[in-house]
Amino acid sequence: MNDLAGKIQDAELEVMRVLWEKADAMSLIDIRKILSDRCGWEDSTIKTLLRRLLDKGIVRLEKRGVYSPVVTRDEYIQWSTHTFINKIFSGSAKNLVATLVSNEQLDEKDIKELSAMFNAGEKNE
Amino acid sequence: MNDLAGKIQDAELEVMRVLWEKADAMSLIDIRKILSDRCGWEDSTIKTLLRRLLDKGIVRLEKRGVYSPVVTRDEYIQWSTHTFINKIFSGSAKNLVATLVSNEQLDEKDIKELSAMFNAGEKNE
DNA sequence: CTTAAAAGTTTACCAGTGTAATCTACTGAA
DNA sequence: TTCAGTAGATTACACTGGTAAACTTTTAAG
Repeated sequence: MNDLAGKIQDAELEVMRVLWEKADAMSLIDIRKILSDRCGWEDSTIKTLLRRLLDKGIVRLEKRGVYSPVVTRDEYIQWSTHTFINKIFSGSAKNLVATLVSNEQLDEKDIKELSAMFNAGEKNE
Repeated sequence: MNDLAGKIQDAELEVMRVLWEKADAMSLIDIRKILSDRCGWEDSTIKTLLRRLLDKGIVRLEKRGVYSPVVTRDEYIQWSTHTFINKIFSGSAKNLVATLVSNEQLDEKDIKELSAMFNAGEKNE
């Protein structure tokens, strides 16, 4: 799924979040329950969104009334991060992080923890 | 410009890139030259995009035929980074960076350099 | 077997976007 | 003063996305 089969739209993403929260396949009933509550959407809206996700191959119909994600949350995160960095930082993840640091979107505590990660990673060099 | 006055669209962003590349205000002539070359757009397309940017308050008409950005590149980068992190990482910049590290979107060299930044920042704690 | 409820399908409608043609208004040069 | 060439404004048109109604098919319960 290189272009994520045409991108997950904002409203569709809301549906995916629900599916991703559950490890298993989910019934329309449960999906509806959560989404009508969380987003105030009508039944038909939810069905439309699921249909679009099916069409894009992002979701699969396990059996009548039961859906499960084809694209995993991790895949999506990775893809969207990649896309974002390309668009805004010309593909340089480093520049992104440097920007975060100078804009203080990472606090002292974050930096400590990340430093630890970095140093851990550095050992196999 | 909290919501960046209704968001800069992809095609519009291409126009902004041109304006941002130059410190000064730019003439339509120069904008057109670059964009028709870079994107293969017709004259009218470029004028439409500039109009939309004007309407959104993202660009200003300095005088007849001369445009300059109202939103700076840095503002845009900051805003879009913020928006992205909210959408995908529930607002946690740290999680973003952690993901970059585990997905190896940062290489050893990047990490070294960033570590240095981090350590430099850590002194005033 | 019949039927109501749930699921799936078709159609709709508006705003926004990518892309552009055309028409109108200025303005500087002759 | 007039006119050609820019610049700006209006209109267009197809496609997508957010939101949903209405219609059709399937299925489980009685």
